[in-house]
Amino acid sequence: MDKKDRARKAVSLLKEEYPDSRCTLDFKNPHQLVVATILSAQSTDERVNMITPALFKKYKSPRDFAEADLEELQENIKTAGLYRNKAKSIKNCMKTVVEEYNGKIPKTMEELVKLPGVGRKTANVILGAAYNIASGIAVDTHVTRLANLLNLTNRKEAPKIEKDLMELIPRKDWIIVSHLLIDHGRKVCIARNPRCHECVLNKICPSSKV
DNA sequence: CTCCCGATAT
DNA sequence: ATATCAGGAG
Repeated sequence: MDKKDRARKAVSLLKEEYPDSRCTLDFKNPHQLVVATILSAQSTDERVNMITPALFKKYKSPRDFAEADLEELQENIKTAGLYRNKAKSIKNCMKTVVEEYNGKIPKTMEELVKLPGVGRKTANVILGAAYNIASGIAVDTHVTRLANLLNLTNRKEAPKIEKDLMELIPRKDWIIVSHLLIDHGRKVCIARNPRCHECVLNKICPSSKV
């Protein structure tokens, strides 16, 4: 089985396993998703979702975040980790959104990655989850790990992995594939202890220990 | 490449 | 004790 067959088979099997796979960050509008996604760096969605209800009650608009007191914002997001960088990113990002985009989150990759604290991964999440636009594939730690284990790529750099996956997977699956790999990375193909015996991909995975 | 960083599971 | 968690900037 070549890489393209393996990639498409994996997507097919994971769709059966996780029929409701989707973004697990809680948000009600695009700017909330931007904030939640910035917060999710090197943290879990579960932890971010514990913070955001109070955060979004306190800061209701992009302007509220743009005008936030930095130290106060830091305290409000502390438990997500990397809190000084994230507070600065959120404030500067929303400042740019207010000043350059009239408070609306842009809908193109080119514009999104210019926002402070927003890289390709975050931009892909926003485009996919908020606007249903498949501009690329969101590559996070789980996607990096599983794509390598499945030998869909042999690169460690996120942009290279994204390019490799985009060549193997049809565009209609670009948004869902990240969610599928992340769900599977959390529940079965766990970083520290992969449960190959329980894995629906163990027949096609070159790294399977079964 | 390093740094940023608290919470959780092992 | 240590690895890991929907990364991005310098």
